[in-house]
Amino acid sequence: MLSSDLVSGPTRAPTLADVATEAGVSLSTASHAFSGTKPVSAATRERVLAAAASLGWTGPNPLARNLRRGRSGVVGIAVGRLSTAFRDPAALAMLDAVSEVLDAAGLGLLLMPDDAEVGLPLDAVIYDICGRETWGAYADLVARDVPLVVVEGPAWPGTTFIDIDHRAGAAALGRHLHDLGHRRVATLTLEASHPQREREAGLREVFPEVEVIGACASDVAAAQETVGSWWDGGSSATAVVCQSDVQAAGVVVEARRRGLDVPGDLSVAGFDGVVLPWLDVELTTVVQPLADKGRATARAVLARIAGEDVEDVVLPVRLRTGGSTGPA
Amino acid sequence: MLSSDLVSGPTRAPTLADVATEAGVSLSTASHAFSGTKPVSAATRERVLAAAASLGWTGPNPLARNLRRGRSGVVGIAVGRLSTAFRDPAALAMLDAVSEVLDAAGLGLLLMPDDAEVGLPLDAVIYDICGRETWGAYADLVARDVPLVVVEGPAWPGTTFIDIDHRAGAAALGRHLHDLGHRRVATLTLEASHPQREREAGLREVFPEVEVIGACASDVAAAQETVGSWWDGGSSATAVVCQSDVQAAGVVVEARRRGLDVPGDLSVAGFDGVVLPWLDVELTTVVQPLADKGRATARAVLARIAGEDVEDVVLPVRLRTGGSTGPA
DNA sequence: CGTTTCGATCGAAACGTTTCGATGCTATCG
DNA sequence: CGATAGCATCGAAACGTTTCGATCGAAACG
Repeated sequence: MLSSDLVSGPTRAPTLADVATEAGVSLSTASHAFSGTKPVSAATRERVLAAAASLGWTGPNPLARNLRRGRSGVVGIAVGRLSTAFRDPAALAMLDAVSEVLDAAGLGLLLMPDDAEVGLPLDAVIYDICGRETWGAYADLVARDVPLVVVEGPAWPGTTFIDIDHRAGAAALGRHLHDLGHRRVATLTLEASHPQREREAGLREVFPEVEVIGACASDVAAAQETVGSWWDGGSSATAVVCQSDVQAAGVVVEARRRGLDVPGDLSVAGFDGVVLPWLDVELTTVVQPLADKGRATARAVLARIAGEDVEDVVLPVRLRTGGSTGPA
Repeated sequence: MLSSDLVSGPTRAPTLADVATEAGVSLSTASHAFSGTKPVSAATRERVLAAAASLGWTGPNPLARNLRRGRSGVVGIAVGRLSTAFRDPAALAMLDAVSEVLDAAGLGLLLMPDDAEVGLPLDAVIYDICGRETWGAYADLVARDVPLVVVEGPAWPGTTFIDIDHRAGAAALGRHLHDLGHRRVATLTLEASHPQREREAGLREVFPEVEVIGACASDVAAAQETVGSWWDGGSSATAVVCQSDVQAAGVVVEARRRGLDVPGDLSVAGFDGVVLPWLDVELTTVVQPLADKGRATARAVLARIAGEDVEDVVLPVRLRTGGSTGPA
C-alpha cells in the first residue's frame, strides 16, 4: 500500500499531508495524532504512525511549525567577538547556566556577534554587557518588539535587567583592604560601563582618592600590559583592585615577573570568584553567583516570551578573602 | 491617508499586505520593492517605502520568509557542555573563525548542547569533536537530510570532514624529543577519539613503547590531577607529551609544584599552538591552523547548504619548539 | 504601420503546519 | 425516550512571505 512513485525522481520530502493521505485520515487528525493536542483513537494513531514511518516522515517541518506558532524557538545572545567574550571563565559559567535553562525549555541559543544584522527570527535576545555600552541592533530589536534581557547593563527602556550588587561588593573589598592597613590603593578598570561605574563608586566609598591605573579587557595579557606600563611610569601602590579575577591574575603574574611578592609587597584583589587552577594563590575576590545570574537571565527570557511581566533582578555578592591580599 | 484604526486595540503587527494596500500596489509588487528581485519603478518603490515607514513595518517576517525559502539561516554547532567545550582557547579560536565566515554569509550560529533534541530548523550542523565519539542527534539529522560537517571526527557516512594532520604532527614532536635524547617518554591523552588515536599512532612511530599516563579533558586542573596521581604512583619519565597546550600547562604547573624544573628535569610538549600569557615558558607544541580550520569548516557548511559537492579537508600542522623541552 | 521586446505590475499558488469551529456518533442522564 | 454531553474526526482558515506566469502598455524595430 505504498504510495505511487517507486521510480521517483528527486523525491520531495514527505509532508504531513502525505502521511494523512497514506493513513486515510484528514490532515488535522494526522496533526493531532502527533502533537496530542486533541484526543485521537488508538487505532487511528497507530495507523498514522505507521504511515509516517513507511513514508520516512521525520516529524513536522520546523519552519512551518514556527510560522504557524509565531515562534522560532531561538534566543539570541549578543556577545562581542566570541573569542574575547568567552575567554573569561566568568562569562562561560554564566552562559552555561543560561543554556541549561533554555535548553530544558526547548529553546536554542544563538550567538550574535555584536553588530550583526538580525535577519533571523529570534524569540528574545540577551545582551550580556562585557564592558560595552552601545548596541547596534538595539533599535531594530525594539522596533520589532523582541523581548530584551540586559545583563549588567545601562537602563534602556523596554528591557529587563539582571544585575549584581557591584557597589556593595566593591565597597566590601575596599573595607577589607582598609582594615589591612592599605592607604595607597590603585584600581584596574574595565571600559567605561555600568558595572565599572558602580564598582568604582563602591570602592571610592572607602578610598575616595583611589588611583586609576587604566582600563583594559578582562584578559591576562591585557592586564599585564596595562599594569606593567603603569609601573614603568613610576607609579605604585600597596594594593591593586581589579574588575575580574582574570585581570587580577594578570597583575599577580606581572608583579612576580618584576620580583614583587604577592601579598608581601603587593595585595591584589579580583572580582567574580572563578577558579583559576593555574594560579597558585587563591585570590581575594568578590564572588558573584554566576550560575544564579545565568538562570535568572534565562528565566527572565522565558517569562518575557510568555508575555508575563518580569521584575528586574539584582543578585547579592560576597567577599571572599584569599591569599592574594595581606597587611600593607 | 493613514489606515483605519487609530483607536486600535492590541494592534496586530503590520504585514507586507498592509503595506501594499496602504501604498496602493499589489502584494507582489510590494515584495519586489523590498527584495529587489524584480525591477520596480522608482515612484512605486518610493510609495511602498513610505507606506512601510508610516505603518511601522519592520521588514519581512523572518518566520514567513524562512518557510517560503525553505531555509532558516541558522547553523547549529554541537559542543558538549559549553563551559568545558570553550574553556580551551583553541576551541574559541576556531569558533571565532567559523562565526566570522558564517556571519558574513548572513547565517547565525546556534549552540547545541550535545544531546539536545533538535526541534529547530537548522540549515546545517557542525559537529566539533572534542574527544567525543558518539552523537545522539546524528541519526535524526541524517534522516532529516541536514548537511553535516564533522571536525576531526570519525568517518560517518554523509558528512564532510575537516581535519588536521594529527599523525604527522605527533610524529614530528616525537622526533624532536628523540633528537634531544629522550627515551623514557610518557603521554597524557584525551578520551578515546579519532584525533587521539591518530596522534598516539604518530607518537608511536618514534616511541613504540610510549607510556600512557591517563586520559583527561583539555583542562588545567584535570591535567594536574591526572599527571599528579601518576607521579604519586611512582611513575616517571623525562618527557611528557600532551594533547593540548592547556593540558601541557597543567603538567608544567604540577611539575613545578613538585619541585621539578621544566625543562631541566622534565620536558613537556603540548598541541594546538595557542597563546597562554600566564605561563612564563613558551611551550614546545604542534601548531595547528585554528583560524584556517574554522574558515574551512564554515566554507564547507556554506557549500553543503548550496548543494555543492564538498571535498574533505586535511590541514597541515607544524612543530614549534619552545622553552618547555630540552635535553634529556 | 504591424510586430516584437521589454519593463512594470498583478493575481494566485505555493511553503507545511496548527487550530478553530462544525459535524456526526455513541454513551449518559433524568 | 428525548435532551445533553463527550469523543473522534474533518474541512477550512490562517501564518506572511516569495515567486511563477500572465497581462498590459509603451517603446523599439524593420
